[in-house]
Amino acid sequence: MARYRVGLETRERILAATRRLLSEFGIEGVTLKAITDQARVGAGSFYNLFDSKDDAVFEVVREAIDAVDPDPAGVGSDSLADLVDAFVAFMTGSSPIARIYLQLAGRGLTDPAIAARVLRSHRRRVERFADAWQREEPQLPPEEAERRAELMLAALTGLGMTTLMDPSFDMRRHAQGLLPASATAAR
Amino acid sequence: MARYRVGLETRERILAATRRLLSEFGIEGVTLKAITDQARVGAGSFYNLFDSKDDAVFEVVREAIDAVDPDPAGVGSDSLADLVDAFVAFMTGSSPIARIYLQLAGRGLTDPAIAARVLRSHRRRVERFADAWQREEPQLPPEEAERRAELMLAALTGLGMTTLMDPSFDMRRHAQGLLPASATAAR
DNA sequence: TACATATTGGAGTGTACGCTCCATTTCTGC
DNA sequence: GCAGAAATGGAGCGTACACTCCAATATGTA
Repeated sequence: MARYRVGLETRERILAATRRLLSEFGIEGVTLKAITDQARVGAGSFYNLFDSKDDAVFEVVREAIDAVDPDPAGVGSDSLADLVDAFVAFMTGSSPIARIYLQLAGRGLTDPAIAARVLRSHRRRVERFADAWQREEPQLPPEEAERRAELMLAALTGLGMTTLMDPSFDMRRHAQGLLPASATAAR
Repeated sequence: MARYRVGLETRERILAATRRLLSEFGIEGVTLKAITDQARVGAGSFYNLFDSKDDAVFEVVREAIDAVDPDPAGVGSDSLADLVDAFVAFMTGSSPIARIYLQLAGRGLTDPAIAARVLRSHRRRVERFADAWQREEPQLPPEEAERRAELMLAALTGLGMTTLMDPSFDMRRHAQGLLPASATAAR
């Protein structure tokens, strides 16, 4: 839709505003007026660039889901500790995306379309954690590795929720407790 | 507000409708019209019994938060396995309350008032899990017991989210993996 | 039975929302 | 520099929402 440079810039301003509102006030805090005020743009400009309000929201939401896996193409050379670190950094970092991701998971409880997307990215992540477990303990049966990966991610998600609600919560310390003794010792 | 029998019954019908809508369609699925249609009640009757729509919603929400702890008065004689079982049963049971509880946690990410409530009930639950760990392994330092309790609850919360999004997910089996070998063997 | 008060449904109100329309301005390739 | 297309702001539209108002009716009490 956008063909000229100014249009593309405006598009970015709108997405930035949507990102900010989404993380700070949640899905119901994102109104068209809020977006256009924040982006300093008229409604007409918005609809020149997006088909609907949800169009912009979904774009940000897609970002959020993908961002949990910082290296989707990675063939999987990361260690367990690296993966845990990356997850913790994502949750405790200043990016609004983490908040959006967890809110989204909550929304997935009632919206099947969102649930499907969230689950798909979840599965991918479980795979990567399972691979890392295998590398950590090569004698582990694949099934057991996957079981542990699932538990680890569940715990990280739960810790993430706590840390976003309670800024004084030390997620990194707690997350270290998820690593096997071998990985912890190696740090 | 309700003084006569019929009024109290209507109140219950309204709360049941709110509960159902909340769990099935999420917070944004709860409109006044939806509630009054579902409860087969006019708007006037609703406002005769509740101060606002949110009044009814919060009542249900309070239920949901409390329901995670089935025995709040329990001095803590439950075993770890019992507590895990109770949590799993709560999540996988047919009650809409579990869905509401997790949606609520998601909402807590942007609403400080809700975050405070959720965190408070979370802390209570961590205490109970920590006590159970102490009973399971009496030589455990209290700090370590609390650390493990926190991780366990985080994992249960994460598994709960997955299981609510993916009905084919076997939460019970995964949750068993959280128990120490001693508790598992004793089952 | 008679009275006071609680309960009822639903038409009506004000407001906030997503979105359209369009006259005006800005941009870019030639 | 010009022409044609893109970008812009904001007034205005239709709709859905939470909530009010009130006349009619049901309920409990003495």
